[in-house]
Amino acid sequence: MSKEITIYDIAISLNISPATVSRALNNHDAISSNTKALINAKAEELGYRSNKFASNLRKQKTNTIGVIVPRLNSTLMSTILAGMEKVANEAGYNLLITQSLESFKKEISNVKTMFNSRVDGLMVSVSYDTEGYEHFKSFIDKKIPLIFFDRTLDKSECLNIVIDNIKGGYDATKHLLEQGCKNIIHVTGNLKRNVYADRLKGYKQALEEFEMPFKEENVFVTDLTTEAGRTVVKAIKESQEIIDGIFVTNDFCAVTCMGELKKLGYSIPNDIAIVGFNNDPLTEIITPSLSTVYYPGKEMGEIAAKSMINHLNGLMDIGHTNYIVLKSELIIRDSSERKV
Amino acid sequence: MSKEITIYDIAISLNISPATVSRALNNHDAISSNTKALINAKAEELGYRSNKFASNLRKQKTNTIGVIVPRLNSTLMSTILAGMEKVANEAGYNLLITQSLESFKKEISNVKTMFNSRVDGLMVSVSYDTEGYEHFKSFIDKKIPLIFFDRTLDKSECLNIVIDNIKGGYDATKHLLEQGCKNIIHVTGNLKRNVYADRLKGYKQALEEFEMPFKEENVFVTDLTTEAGRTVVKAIKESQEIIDGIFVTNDFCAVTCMGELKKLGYSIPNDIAIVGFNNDPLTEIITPSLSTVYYPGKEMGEIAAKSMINHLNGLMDIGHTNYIVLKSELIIRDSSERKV
DNA sequence: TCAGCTTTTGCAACCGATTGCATGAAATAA
DNA sequence: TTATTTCATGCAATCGGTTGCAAAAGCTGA
Repeated sequence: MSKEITIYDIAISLNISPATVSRALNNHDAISSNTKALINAKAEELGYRSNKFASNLRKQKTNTIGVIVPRLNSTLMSTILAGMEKVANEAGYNLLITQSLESFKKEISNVKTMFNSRVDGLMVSVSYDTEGYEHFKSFIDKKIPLIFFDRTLDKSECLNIVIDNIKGGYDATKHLLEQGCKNIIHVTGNLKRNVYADRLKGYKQALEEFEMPFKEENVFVTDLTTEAGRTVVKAIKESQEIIDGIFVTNDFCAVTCMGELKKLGYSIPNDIAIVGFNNDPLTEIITPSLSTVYYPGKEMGEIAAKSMINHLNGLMDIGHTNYIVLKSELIIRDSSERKV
Repeated sequence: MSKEITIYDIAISLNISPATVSRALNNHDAISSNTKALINAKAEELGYRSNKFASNLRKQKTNTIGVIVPRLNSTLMSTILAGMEKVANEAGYNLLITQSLESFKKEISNVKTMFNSRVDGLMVSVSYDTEGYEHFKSFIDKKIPLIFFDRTLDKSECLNIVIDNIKGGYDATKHLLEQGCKNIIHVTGNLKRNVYADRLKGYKQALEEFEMPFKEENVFVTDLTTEAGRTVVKAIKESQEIIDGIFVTNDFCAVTCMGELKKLGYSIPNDIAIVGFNNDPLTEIITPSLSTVYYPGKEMGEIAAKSMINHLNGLMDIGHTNYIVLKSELIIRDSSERKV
């Protein structure tokens, strides 16, 4: 390992003090432009790179933002992350990313890691079975900014960045009702999570508005995997009732259902109309194309990161904002639109 | 912000030296277990957290591994990242992730950032139009371990973790030929990249083995987007020749092609058989299900991270290994299998 | 009791950049 | 020419752990 160049090396070779070098490299006002030019040239010549640890240690700031997501490999999450990374990178911040793999326990450990890594701020989408936000106490106590996105926590006093999930559920269900569906099932995830609970609320609202009965047995709480889709379709087949509409809270699972139904000879959308959620790119390329609720993942990531960075730079105080709600809307495609 | 507890606070409150505290917290041999217990209890009591910067500064090590990927939001990449994160996290390492967004320029800037962040090692899958590896010189000069995965660079003397792309292309094409295809087109990406160039080689090999002519105009170099799929299908429709097989080097694009072809009334696999690449989960849920080449993304991520960490811990020297080739194999599904 | 050895602990320098305060130099005003 | 500002730079302490070396403490056997 060749020797690292420090500001001291530059200082010695120019016969000036390290303090001046430090100031020059940080473009400090008090240094004359001549000296700055001289120092910058020397730094370049010697191949100097600043030591972030020394700097962080002294400044008590890391220029790093932590992110905890349930999983990295979901279309929605990776899209959100892509948005965050873009903004953070442009602002000179780094992202430290971990995944909870939907485990509360792992999430707790991730939060600890983030705390010990002294991230300047933390952005979280909570795991499937997270309970309370006791484990974020260390961040709150130290007033380290904390933002929740997508999956948030009920009584959290932090900034939450979400879409209007109630409206999403309402729009999807209303649309199915307008297409003439009389018996709509809803396939969803763990109702502890706001996203799923709210979409269910919207589903109920729409039913109520159309004076349709809400039936407990029409709600399928699943893990939204391929397997879940199969199970649901089996239940549909074996049901006494005729089911003519499905609102699935996740596109991937919706597509699975659709595939299984087609195999069984159901015609879509005429026998059963389907609406998914998220606007995963795959919804457009399958046949029939899947109606879904657009989810602004990239924007969500960008706004979360932007808010965090503005807060860190003192341009904005996220302490005063509780919710930022992004626009999302129903996209009607072939899987649900019944031609007259 | 409440005051941070340091080892000095612990030292003072126990009336011992900071050196002993430091050693105890690091479970150093030279400290008696009594003292260790005492110190650990006190640390817990005071709510001590170690300051990584001070530690990094002194140890000249960051416990952080950098990762540069073309994009975060692709199924394959996010799967690889998920594998990396899992291994790194378990070994106490953090991941600093950035994306080049397929731009060589951004990749160069990302490499610089990683260098300045003093990551202990760097893992890279290069962008679409990366040329040479001049920009990694800083890492090589400083002997900071560098691993390439998936998309690698030709003359790189670093460890490369790949699948056998030639075999993948060969298997896919051979399978189509065995199904009776007489005129197979190949839809691929930028041939500068090993993954695409090698799959093309495999495609050619298979044709040769079956004594079929290789036609330049049957190779479509695209950006593998939805749009590309549409363009290809348009070309098929307008072609003088009858095309009866397609090997697409990416599942997503393959599915697009399939959808477009179905719209035009082609029967799949009988009129045109299709094989994709990567084994994206969506290949299983569409109809017909898409034949594809399995790509061990999670394993690739895990092995890359494992190799890096073993190297960093001195358990292994990646300097001696040039390639690690992971198993991948053709998965035959409905989009290509013609029943007899 | 004491030499000789092992185990435990402490001293103090160090990692590299930052910054409040002081100082010297140059510019301006008197 | 001298007093007063302004501008540019340097001094030295600081951030919080880590670690080579030395010293102290504890233990063994004679």
